[in-house]
Amino acid sequence: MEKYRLRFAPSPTGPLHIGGARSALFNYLLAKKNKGTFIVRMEDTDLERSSKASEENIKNSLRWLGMNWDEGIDVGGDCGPYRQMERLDIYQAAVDKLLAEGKAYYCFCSEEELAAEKEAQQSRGENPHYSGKCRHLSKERQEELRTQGIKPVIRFRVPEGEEVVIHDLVRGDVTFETDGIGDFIIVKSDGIPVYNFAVVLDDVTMGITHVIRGEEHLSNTPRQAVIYKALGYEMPKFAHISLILGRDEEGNLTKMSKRHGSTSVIAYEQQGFLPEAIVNFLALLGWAPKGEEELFTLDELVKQFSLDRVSKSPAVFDMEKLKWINGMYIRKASAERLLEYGLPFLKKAGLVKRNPKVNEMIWAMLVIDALKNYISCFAELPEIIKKYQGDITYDAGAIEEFKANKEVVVTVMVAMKEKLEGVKTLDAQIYKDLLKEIQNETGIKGRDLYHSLRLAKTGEEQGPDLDKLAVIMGRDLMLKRTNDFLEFAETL
RNA sequence: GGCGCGUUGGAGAAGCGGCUUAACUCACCAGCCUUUCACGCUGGCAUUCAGGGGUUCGAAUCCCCUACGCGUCACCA
Repeated sequence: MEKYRLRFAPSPTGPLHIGGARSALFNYLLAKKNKGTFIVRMEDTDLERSSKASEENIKNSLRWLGMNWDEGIDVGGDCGPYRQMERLDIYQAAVDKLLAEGKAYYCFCSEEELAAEKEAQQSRGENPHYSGKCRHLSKERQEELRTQGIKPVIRFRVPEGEEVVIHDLVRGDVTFETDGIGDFIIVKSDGIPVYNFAVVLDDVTMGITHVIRGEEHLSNTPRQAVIYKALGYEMPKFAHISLILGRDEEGNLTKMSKRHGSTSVIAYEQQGFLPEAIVNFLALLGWAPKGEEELFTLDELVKQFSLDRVSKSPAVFDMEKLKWINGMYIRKASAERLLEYGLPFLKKAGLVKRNPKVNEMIWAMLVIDALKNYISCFAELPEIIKKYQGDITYDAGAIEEFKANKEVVVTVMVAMKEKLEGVKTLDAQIYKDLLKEIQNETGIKGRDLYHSLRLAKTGEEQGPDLDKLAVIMGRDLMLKRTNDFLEFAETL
């Protein structure tokens, strides 16, 4: 059986974004599913935009998501180095070969010339591509131009009149005409190879068997295919996964970008999303599970994943769904983990001190436990807590209910006032006991008791259990609200 | 403009020629559960698959055309 080798090859020009993370995930899943190798390398040939910080960010995000790689950057392996800028000699050898065989040539055209050429072609209604002007420059002429200080680029000589068929694992056979592709640049004037060329050498020398990447690369594939052919290498299997779209304010769907909200993995981390939720959500972007279950851990995804359930049509980034998934994972998480993820948000909001004492930690734990069913990410925590600690307002619906049930509500609240005045502090157990007493003394129970209390104390129809809320609000605020309500009830 | 890809409900999305009177999930609505609500559970929610033609006994599924959307045509990846 063929040994699967897949890779994720980002360029370190910014933080890992959602689309990249999804590509990484699909490669990871297919590799793991087939007991293969998952490799991470860096495509850092764009000197202008590449940065060490970006590389670190990408690696951190991948690790945070749980996608650890078997080979590549930082971890090493037999096919290193794993940064393109450290592999220049590999590319050089291939360039020399192509040059020697006449499959590539130096081009001295200036930017201005090229732009003029392109414009002329467009005005004639032609498909703009390089004319091949420098294809047959003599050695002498080349030398002459060189001495003039012109630094040439190297172009690949694209064979004419050929058909390139890409056997794409998700899209089927896709055919391109080589005549639609101009002689493209494989080495820039500074001597650094360009992506389309370097990627081929990397995939070949690293023994990559499958390439899963975004659809935006589909039209690049024929370029790479002709290079594979010219060099006499076999192509890996390609799978182009659909774009991720976002909906803008007008409701139009376009490629996911900043205007649709956060696009980087770290932004979601900072908003208090759980890594397993992100992974789960990402997997659902363009891939569909077989059964009705949609919640999967990374390991479960490895078992479930298969390319034939990857969709051709674009995936839409549905924030509501992400929130739902995250909420589900928050509800499942252990108290320790909830505290670990939630505490930083409480600290940032000043709800808990920088170096909390034990009782503050307990408070935080209880608060998070009380609210975990009502949040979709941890960033929502402080807001909700402040809402319960702040001023209360009753909406029209609540007031209607009070009027309809005035006697019951007031009876309950009068009893509550007495009970609260009788205690110094409040916790869930004390609150429950108070409630029990009120129930016994007034004979009011069930919805009449619970619902009117909730409505009077929070102004809400639904929400966390009041005994848990007691911890957030505390005895004094509970009492104040009770008094306020009683005063307010007079006006009804 | 050339080339390439796509188009299924309020939303995401299955479906690959008959088993589809179109799964599943989110949202919404109703009921059950819980001494309240949420969670969970049960049920409801597209006679229809962008539009038009064709192939076939039979099409969301195959072919053609039209429309719309998106991607790509860089000394960026």
